[in-house]
Amino acid sequence: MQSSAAKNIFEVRGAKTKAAILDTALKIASLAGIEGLTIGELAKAVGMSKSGLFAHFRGKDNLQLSVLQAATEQFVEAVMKPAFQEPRGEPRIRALFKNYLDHLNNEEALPGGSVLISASIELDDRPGVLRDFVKKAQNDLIKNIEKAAKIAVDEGHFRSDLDVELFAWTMYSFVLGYHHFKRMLESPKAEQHVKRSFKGLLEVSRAPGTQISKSKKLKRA
Amino acid sequence: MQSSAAKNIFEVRGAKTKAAILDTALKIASLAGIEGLTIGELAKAVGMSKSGLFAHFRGKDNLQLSVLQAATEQFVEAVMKPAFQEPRGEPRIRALFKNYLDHLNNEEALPGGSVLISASIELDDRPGVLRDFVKKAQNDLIKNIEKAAKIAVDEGHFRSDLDVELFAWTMYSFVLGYHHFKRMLESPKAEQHVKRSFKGLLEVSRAPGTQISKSKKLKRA
DNA sequence: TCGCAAATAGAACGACCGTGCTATTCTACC
DNA sequence: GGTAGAATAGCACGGTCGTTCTATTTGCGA
Repeated sequence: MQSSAAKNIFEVRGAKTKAAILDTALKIASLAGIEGLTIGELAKAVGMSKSGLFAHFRGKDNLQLSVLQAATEQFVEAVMKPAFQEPRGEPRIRALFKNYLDHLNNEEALPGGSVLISASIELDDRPGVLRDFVKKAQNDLIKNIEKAAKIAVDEGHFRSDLDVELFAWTMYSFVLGYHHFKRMLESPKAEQHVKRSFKGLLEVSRAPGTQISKSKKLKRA
Repeated sequence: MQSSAAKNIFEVRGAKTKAAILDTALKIASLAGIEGLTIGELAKAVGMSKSGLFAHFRGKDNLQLSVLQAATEQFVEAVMKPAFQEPRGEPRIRALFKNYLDHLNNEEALPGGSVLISASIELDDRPGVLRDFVKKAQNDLIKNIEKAAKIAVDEGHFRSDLDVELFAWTMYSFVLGYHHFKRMLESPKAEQHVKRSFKGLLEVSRAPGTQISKSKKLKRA
């Protein structure tokens, strides 16, 4: 047990700097992309030597993979987990959407936009471990949206004949559109557009005669 | 005049190889991204020396800009021009959408997806001439969609209170969603989703009591 | 046919890339 | 306090990047 404890202490020392490295790496990758992230630049940014930093990972592939894992974890913590603690049905869908937007608006954590979105475009023609990871992460996200939509159907909030796959696809397309319009086109109306579109999506998805107000008043009514 | 003709002949010789270079460069950029395009790789692909190829452009920036210009021109020729030869109103909107999808499905010209879409994500945090160009190209596209939607309103096809900006945003988001789902997620349902969503967008945009059938039968009815 | 200018090639440059090897520093335990 | 082992640094390597300079080849017009 003591040796195990000792080992943990060692691990803590390493893991701490490793976490700091990944934190900086996430921001750089957000700006420069996962392929634009270089070891030299990262080392300079965290104040280490290239070789010292390199030793934490067994190669660049591994560094990139770690960054993608960190980005996914960050996303799950900020968007998925809190949403799935909301009440089942439309409230949860709403939370999912709101958290996603807030996450994309978090300029401190993501100064250059979502690492996962840009990575999925950078990697879409480069087979390998990185691509596989991003693909799985995105698929998981979609599946979770579908799951939440299915629950909303079961709860009677959404139409029983709703195509949950189409719902998830549409919702994700709106998120992509927002990300794109905000970041590249710098359109000030991006947020207004995405919110109105999402509201419309909710309306056409609801079961007839059902409406769950934003302030959730109807829940107790 | 003769000297001018002679000059043109010289220009033709250079322009011919330059066009061949850009053709190959477009395909590479489609796969590797506009930042992933390197002069050495491109030179090897077209069978030239690095320096010989380099001489056609005054620097890498200029090469990249030329590639983006070529991509834009390709897009305008394949999507915009033919669509704006269609009848005003909903038929033109439909053509715009169809041409866009066909363009994205053109694996021969775009083996790795749209250069402009991936470039707009690669460049969204790198100020400069390249970013400015892509931003303008994207803005022009959006404005043209808005213009076409406005015409459809004037023609009485679309609701008079339609928010044409929101329409263009939604339509473009669907295109992004399709591109994303098809390329990264390799979802076989991507095309079905985008077509159904677009159909739904048309339905909520139409003037009450109006329907323009896909086969355009109603146009003469 | 010759000459001139455009087009292309060759070689070299400095910079940065990822990576390995070998010290050196640090730190928790005996 | 000494020591083992983890963490970090220093340095050098081969390779590729964009770029420049200097030949060489090419092809049209006089």
